[in-house]
Amino acid sequence: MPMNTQTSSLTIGAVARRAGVAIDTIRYYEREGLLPEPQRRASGYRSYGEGAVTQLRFIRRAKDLGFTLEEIRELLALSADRQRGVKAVKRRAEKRLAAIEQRIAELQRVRDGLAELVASCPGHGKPEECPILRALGGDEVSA
Amino acid sequence: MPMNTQTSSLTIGAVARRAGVAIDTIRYYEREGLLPEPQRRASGYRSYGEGAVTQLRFIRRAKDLGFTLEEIRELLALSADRQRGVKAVKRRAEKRLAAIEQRIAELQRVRDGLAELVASCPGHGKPEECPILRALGGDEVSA
DNA sequence: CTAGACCCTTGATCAAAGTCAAGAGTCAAG
DNA sequence: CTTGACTCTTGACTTTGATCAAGGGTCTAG
Repeated sequence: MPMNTQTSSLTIGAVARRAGVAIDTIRYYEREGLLPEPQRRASGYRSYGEGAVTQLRFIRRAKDLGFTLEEIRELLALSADRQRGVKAVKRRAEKRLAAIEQRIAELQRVRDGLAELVASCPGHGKPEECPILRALGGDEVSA
Repeated sequence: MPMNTQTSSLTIGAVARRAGVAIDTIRYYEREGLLPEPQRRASGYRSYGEGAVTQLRFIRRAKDLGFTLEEIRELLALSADRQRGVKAVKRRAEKRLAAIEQRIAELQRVRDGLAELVASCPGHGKPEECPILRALGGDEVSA
């Protein structure tokens, strides 16, 4: 039972709505190489499959997490490695994974620091004794 | 034993070197309200204490973690709440903490997804069977 | 007291990541 | 077969987060 590789066929507007991004953004990503050039109809209209929606959602999520488009390009480049074999893909994915894990670790350190401050602050008393304020160096920043 | 509130007295250049940022960046942050206006010498030169270095390092770290300057301003605004009492500071810190935790959770989801892909990829075989490539929708992105 | 290293302000410029506008063609519902 | 919604390209504009340049004071080691 062969699957249909030829999924629906969406206009750029439909893709934009589904993925929750602006039409202009899609064309921008295409120019920047984050999205592959889609097929065109005879009229010149871009014609997308469902995969484009998926990929756009992925980009959006990654962006919200603070990845730059350049970093996202790296993530997506995984599939560009296909020519060089599955092994290359896996190696690259592992590298990206390590980078993400490091980022999580750093964020956790920030969180732990803040959490400790919150925990140790009584929530009342003189500002001079509030550990949160002390930690931010709010007092003697300039001198 | 009273501590000296009046710490050293650094020029903008010294602060920049210590914090690992450019001089222009410091002035920029000052304009944008991320750093308090420092004292001035008679000559007009800015004069900073050690706290400024700390705060700049904090900003730099936060920025590396993907926080925007606006978000960092929020973090720093904690100390602006001092007038409104320690309780307000704590409340705000708790809010920030929650936001950071959510971000970590999202990053973890990304990581888990990627980790699972890496784990399930045999590292050889046909590209069509590589789960990493499949997940990126590399095939039928456009159609 | 002067050269070289610093600092000042103002205003221009830059790169990233879009966003908008103009002018023209396309599509689909009535 | 027309009208309104959609799409095309090209190119200008915007915001954020800086960075640079010009023209001019300041500081300090020799």
